[in-house]
Amino acid sequence: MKIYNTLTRKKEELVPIKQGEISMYSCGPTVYNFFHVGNARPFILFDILRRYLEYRGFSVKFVQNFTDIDDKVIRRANEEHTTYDKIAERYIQEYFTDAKGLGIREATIHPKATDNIDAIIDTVRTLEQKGYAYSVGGDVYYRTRKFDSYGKLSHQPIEDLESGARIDVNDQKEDPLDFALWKSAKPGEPSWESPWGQGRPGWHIECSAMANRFLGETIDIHSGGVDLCFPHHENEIAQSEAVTGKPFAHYWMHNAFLTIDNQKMSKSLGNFFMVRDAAKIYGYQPIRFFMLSAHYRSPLNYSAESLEQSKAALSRLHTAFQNLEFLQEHSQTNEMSEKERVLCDALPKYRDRFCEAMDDDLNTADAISVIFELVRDFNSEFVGKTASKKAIDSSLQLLYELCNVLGLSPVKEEQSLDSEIETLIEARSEARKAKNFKEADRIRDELKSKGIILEDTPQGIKWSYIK
RNA sequence: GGUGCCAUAGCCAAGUGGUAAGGCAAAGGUCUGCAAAACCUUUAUUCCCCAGUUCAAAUCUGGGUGGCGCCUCCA
Repeated sequence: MKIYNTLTRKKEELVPIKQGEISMYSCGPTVYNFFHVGNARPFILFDILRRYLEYRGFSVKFVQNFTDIDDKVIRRANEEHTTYDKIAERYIQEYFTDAKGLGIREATIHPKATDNIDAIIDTVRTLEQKGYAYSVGGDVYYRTRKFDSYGKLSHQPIEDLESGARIDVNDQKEDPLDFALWKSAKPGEPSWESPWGQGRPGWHIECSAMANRFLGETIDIHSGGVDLCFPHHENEIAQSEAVTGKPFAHYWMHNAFLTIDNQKMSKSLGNFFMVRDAAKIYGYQPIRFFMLSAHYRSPLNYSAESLEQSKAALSRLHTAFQNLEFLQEHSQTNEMSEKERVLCDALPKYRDRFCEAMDDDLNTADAISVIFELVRDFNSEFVGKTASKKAIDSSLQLLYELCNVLGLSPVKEEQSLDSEIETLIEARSEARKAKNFKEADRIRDELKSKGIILEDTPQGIKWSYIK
């Protein structure tokens, strides 16, 4: 499998540190609010990377942190007259609610910064001992210029960064590029004891400390949105590599932004939609599908039209599942026809093409096209015809398999009918038999008003909920 | 100023040297009592523009034009 590595700016063959195993670290949310659709992009993407790697037989250890202490969390707590940990706990739960809806599996470990203060302090202390950090009045800063390869990820010469750096007049930093590792506590702020007095960790250090604690000194893949490339990931590299003297991560993956009106969706611009709210309009699954419809390194524009298109496309997929499942139930024969045999023999080719797409730096858009070709070919072979159980079984199996890699649910809703509805369906069948189509149509309309769609198929009456 | 990305049909979007995937939308047809779903057909002689390399370019090179991002909290 090849993935694009920001570090080298090339697509590279993925070679794990330990054969058959992959360690992944992804920067998770700062938990002071619901997450928005743009935030969802990396969560969904790296969930798919993880699913695909597992599908290909790797054992994946995936760590995604929660930043549960920082200015925004504290500010939110103050606004609501509560404590930072209550805010964090609430939005961690809300994260899981939305993530579950979007089909994002829980990471192997979801560490919180505040549960790892000891590791963070150890890391800062090591940096200080090695001369990479210095403390000033309870704050500790990273001495950026001491790290020779600073800028290697974002490919910025340090001089250019320097000229762009914000210069704070009252700054106690030795250099504008230096960044905070540890912040002394201001009155009323939550704080932890440290060699430098009461304080709390800076943002960048938590990822270095936790990645090291849970995944070791060098990890396979580190990921996040492109905006984290600089300075966050650059700083992580500086911290981690200064401590261990070893490469921090072999592969760096960055997803492009979600845009809205072709502008970056961001909290600071205020042009964002919460996943929670978007899901109320379109549902969770179409949001996931939408994310997969473009390559992760291309900007993707969020619009009502695009979401509706995704919803419609997904609905085609779901209908295919429903139709096949219905046929599977009603199949009378196990004997494959010649055409079915040809189709079934060709199934591995679809799988190969799917994998080929995914192997090429997670080309989900191409992978989806393989799924839709399958859908078309299955529909054309089976729907409305007499199909053998065996052929449908293997077809459905492949469709489940591929959709599962992408985390697309076949939406097997819990479907059960109450007796009133059953009676109505029965009554309509009677009316049809008697050629009383007026009454049959009336009942069909009545059922429709109750959210049930009836379809007359060669195998009998098929019903489903209105999507 | 430094640095990177993008431009493919009405819309979304793959394809990065060998003759334009897939989805949405639209039109016609098949099936159906009528529907629904499904299937078939049609919808880019052409990939922002101009020049060049090549037997061959949407794909490579050079030059334009337009849009976006990072260099500052941000996925």
